[in-house]
Amino acid sequence: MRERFGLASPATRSEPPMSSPRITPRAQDYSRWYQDVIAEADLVDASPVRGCMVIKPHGYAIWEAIRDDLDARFKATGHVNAYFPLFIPQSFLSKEAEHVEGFAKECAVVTHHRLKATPEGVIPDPDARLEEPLVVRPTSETIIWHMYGRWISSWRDLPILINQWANVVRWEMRTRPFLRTAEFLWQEGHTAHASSEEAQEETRRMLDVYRDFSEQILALPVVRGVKSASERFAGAIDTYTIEGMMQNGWALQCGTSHFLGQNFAKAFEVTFQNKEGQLEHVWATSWGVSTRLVGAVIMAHSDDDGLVLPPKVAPIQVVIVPIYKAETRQTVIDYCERIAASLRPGIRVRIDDRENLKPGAKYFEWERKGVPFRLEVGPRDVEAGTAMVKSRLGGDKGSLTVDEGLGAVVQGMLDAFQQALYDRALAARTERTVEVDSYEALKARLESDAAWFLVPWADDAENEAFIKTDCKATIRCFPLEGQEQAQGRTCFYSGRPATHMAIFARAY
RNA sequence: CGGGGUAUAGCGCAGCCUGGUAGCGCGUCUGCUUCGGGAGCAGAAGGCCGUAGGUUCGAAUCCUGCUACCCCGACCA
Repeated sequence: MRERFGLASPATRSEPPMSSPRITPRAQDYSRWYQDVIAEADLVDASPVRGCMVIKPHGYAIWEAIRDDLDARFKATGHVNAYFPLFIPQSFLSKEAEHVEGFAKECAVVTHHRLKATPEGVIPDPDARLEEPLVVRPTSETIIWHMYGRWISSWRDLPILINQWANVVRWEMRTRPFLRTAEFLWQEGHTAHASSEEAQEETRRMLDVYRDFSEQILALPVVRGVKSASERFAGAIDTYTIEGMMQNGWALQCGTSHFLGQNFAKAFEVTFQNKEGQLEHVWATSWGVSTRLVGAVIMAHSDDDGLVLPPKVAPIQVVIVPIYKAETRQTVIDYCERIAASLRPGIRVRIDDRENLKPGAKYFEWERKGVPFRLEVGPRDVEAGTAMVKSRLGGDKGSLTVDEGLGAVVQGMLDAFQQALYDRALAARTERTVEVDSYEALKARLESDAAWFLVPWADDAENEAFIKTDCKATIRCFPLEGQEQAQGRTCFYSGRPATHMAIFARAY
């Protein structure tokens, strides 16, 4: 029986490939590869509740690295953290028409506040039904704008630049670890402004924060763009996105930033008195990234031997594996401790001194877990003042001199590793981003090999919907850069004058 | 919600057709020997065979109901 998420150990599957008997090769079955990589790296475990996942320490540490870096970026751009409640009065969800439409189908609802013991086990106590049911937040716009209504009365109260780190629940039909789960962790920024211009500026600013973060920290090149009407956030005027390409050529929405106009201010009657003394509705933005980013990192960089992590989010950047016999053990371990001490605190290093595993087994384990560099240290190294080093990206083992310069050398290697991942991902994306001049050409290419299609497009929701049904490709975005190329061209699908340059792709 | 499948040890599976003491691999535990690329030997622990009923002297095995999960389709950060 395959467990939820298919995370059962694949160790004893038939037809073991040569490289790693535990991980299905990408070329054979990409989706299974993804699940195998996660299982072998020990990132998550199945939950007894369908569609939820337990994030284990090695997986959670990746999220913590993401969170800590982003949090610093939010603070640096003037934002502060706050926390709003998990439960939202049911009536709040119905205040903004499009918002209701977008989320109603996937909300978990709390109806009772007490259990009652019966012979068959506990049941919700019929006498403890809530006056008004509570919705478990699928996102927090409604409760936040309810509160902002109480906090805002004057232009002097603006802007409000609040972010919150929280969990949200969306009762999805189909789930995949990290990429789509019923409950996930994220941050949601919610800002309130005195003018449309200022709010739009904020929307774009945070999109750029995400772009820079993604490229610098996740080593993942992304395209910034605007969503088409059908892919827009429910309740937004404009939804901006950063889209990343995964190794199978599919797109993954990695972050979104919404210009909400005055929609929520009107729904929750949030007004302020401007400098001229007139009453005006407040302008809003919201923006978020989630634990999906962990999935993005996994899919973008890992290989058939398991997880590959950018050093900046790797829970362990360097693992030291001591090699010894009984009589040399203490000497070798002491030497390893000295090396580790010289790398800390700038570098996240761990000594694997478990005695029940041979060095080779440790090598394979840390490779599966995505540690960028491994140092192998045996008696000969102690003698020579050296350490063998092996990169997770492959290549021969090298020898490092253990002296006061070691920290700088290793840091340089980590930086180069980070850059190499980015370069590799960018090259792959460039190679698989193609321009086609007809819908037939798009379909033909999709059947052989997924890619991103940059095409001139005459905006039309019906045509967009047909294409989605017909070949599963959707408009990922209208890229911010290069829109002028649409001028004077005709739509690749309808032949009408193009209104946008669009990127079509299959997406998660 | 429609179609197809599965349910036996922590995990992966065999046993079921042809009813008769529940097995294998991995993992786990103990001990000894190992240790520069996935260790070897010896011993051990661990299962109401998803659940409720039926047939039978006897059910993991045959029959019926239920439940859960997986895959394929309709929704989505």
